[in-house]
Amino acid sequence: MTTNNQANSNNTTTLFDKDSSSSSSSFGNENFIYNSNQKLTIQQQRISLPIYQNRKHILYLLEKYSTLVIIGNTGCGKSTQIPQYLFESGWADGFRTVLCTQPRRVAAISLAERVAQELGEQQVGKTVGYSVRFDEKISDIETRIKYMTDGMLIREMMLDPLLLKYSVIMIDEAHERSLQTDILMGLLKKVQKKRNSSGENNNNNNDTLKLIVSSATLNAQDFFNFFNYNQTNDKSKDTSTILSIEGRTYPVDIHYLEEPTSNYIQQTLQTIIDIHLTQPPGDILVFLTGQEEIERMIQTLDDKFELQRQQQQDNKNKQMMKYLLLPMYSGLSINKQIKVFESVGDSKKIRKIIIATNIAETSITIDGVVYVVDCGFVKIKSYDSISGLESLVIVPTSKSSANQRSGRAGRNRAGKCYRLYTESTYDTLLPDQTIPEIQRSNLTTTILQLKALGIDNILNFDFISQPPSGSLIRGLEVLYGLGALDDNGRLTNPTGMIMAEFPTDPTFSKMIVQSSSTGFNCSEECITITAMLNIQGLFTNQNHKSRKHLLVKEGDHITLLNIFNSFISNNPNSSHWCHQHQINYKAMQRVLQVRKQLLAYANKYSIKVISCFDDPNISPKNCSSLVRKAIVSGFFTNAAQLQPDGSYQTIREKHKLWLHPTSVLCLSNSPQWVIFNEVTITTKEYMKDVISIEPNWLYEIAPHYYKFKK
DNA sequence: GAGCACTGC
Repeated sequence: MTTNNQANSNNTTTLFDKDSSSSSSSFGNENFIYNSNQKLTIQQQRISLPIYQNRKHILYLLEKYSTLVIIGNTGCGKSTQIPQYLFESGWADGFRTVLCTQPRRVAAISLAERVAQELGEQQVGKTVGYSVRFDEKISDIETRIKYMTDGMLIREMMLDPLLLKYSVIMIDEAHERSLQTDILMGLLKKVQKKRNSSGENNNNNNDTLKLIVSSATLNAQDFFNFFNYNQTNDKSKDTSTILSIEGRTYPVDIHYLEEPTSNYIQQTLQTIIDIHLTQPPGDILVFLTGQEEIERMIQTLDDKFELQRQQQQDNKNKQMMKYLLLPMYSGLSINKQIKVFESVGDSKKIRKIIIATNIAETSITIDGVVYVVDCGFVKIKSYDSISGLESLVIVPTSKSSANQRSGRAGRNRAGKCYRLYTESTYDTLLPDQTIPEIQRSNLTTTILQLKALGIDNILNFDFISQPPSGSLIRGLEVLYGLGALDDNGRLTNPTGMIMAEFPTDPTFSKMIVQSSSTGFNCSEECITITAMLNIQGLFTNQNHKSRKHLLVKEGDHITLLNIFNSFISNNPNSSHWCHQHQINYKAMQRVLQVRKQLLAYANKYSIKVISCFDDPNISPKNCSSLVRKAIVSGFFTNAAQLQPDGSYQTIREKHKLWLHPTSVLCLSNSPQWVIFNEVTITTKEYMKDVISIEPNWLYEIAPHYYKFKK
């Protein structure tokens, strides 16, 4: 292995680190957070942060420039301190508010809690507040510093397009380039141009909007360019600038392979064993791409180490250090996730080996890690606008991602990172950045939101990274098919406008809107089905044996409806029934929450909530047909016909698909015609959540989409 | 008979 030394991005203080505090909040356990400064007062801690040296400079640059791009490492304190500096220096005077956006809910909540504490307030929701889905702690009069998810701010713009109550908006974690953050940057650029030009005209500085964009080193220039409106070569007319904040860092030694490997799993296995047998104490964090890889790796390691231990049993001088193998991925139950944060006693005697997905790259931070093993690959979403299908693919990581991973070594002391590829691969083959999400996503929802915000010409919108035109065109076509856009591409009233505000994909919102009308009469059922399909991890066992009496032959949607109704009639406050039927009780609680929100939206837009099952004049069989017809009205693009070989073919694109083995439709004869909720591509292309339909429903309900076939 | 990176409203 070759070695070079690279300064890493960490510092001694984790108390102010957003990532650490977010994990404390999400797991409700403060004890596992390491705080080397806990003897200092809050003021002393604030002053000891690296960013404090830049306080005056930040405030000066924000007076001079409209947009400030800040490069700051994890833990430098930017997310907690900058909003406070702005507050202290008058940016929140005169009923104005300083806003900081986050890509994730837990981060927004825990940052607000931390800053409220730093301001000496007993609770969040006074001077400092937050707003995320399902939860808001804001005082309309008192709140001056606000944390919010990107998605919530986009939503707020539908009510207040110029966001006049905000004087400064800090877009945090912009380097992650999430779909919502990218859209937000495009929208805020528009708002800033509008507010700042009218500010000049009226000579009223209170109307101007200042932006702070938090970035990693590698893409700061992109953000600078995007927000620099200076058309001349005169640098003094720039409207944006970049400031880099030095963090206190520990060095991380980067080790590369000398020869490329053809099997990164095997290489990962060997590297972990080598570290454990030859390196001094310190936890190991390993990055792999998915659940299955992780579970298999843990099994194999356990077997190998056990073998090693038996061989060494007789030799008292050569005994292997103890170890604890821990998986970490989002599908894991919270109880199992917590284990990676728990103390194992003396870290010199027992080594934690954590095998994780990308969740450990951004969403959670584990202290005590000294060694990082980076397999060099990542599983990401990919979108094919021709078939309209999203899938997950394994691709090489980017430089930016590799640096983030290595930065996870030695948060508390110097560390080592083992990259399982060669240095020349890093230099010449890895892209600087992961492709922004907006360029590999289905954009139907995004387009609908932009239309609702008055962006008529989507193709000309100022995206920081232009999405593929195929994705935009496909999205527009689907929205037209759903009746959300008219012949001129304008939002329809009221259908399109309601759909844009519903917190679901347009396919679901269309189904709900349609289901309340005469001839369907099943909006209650459709809202329940939407809530059930929007929650992950519903079943603790994919095998339906324990739920046999709840299955419905028309398909998965109706089965889900049946499960929900049985859950309600068997005391929704007791987990016993769920346990008995191998249903995740916590997931059902989330279903109730989503369902409640959907019912509130239905109420807001005067969508009648009616149930066909409550109507004595409609038989249960006809009821099932009504619900399935309502589903067709939202999901008609996802229609497929049975083929002689047992596969299915989508009707327009002729795409070959298979019934997923977990579908209840696999338990009986395959129906001729089906509608599916989604496709997952693994060993084959599978349809998940599928119902049987009558083909004439397609012509009846979506004639504009299927007219050519008749 | 297969097996779900991570978020968000």
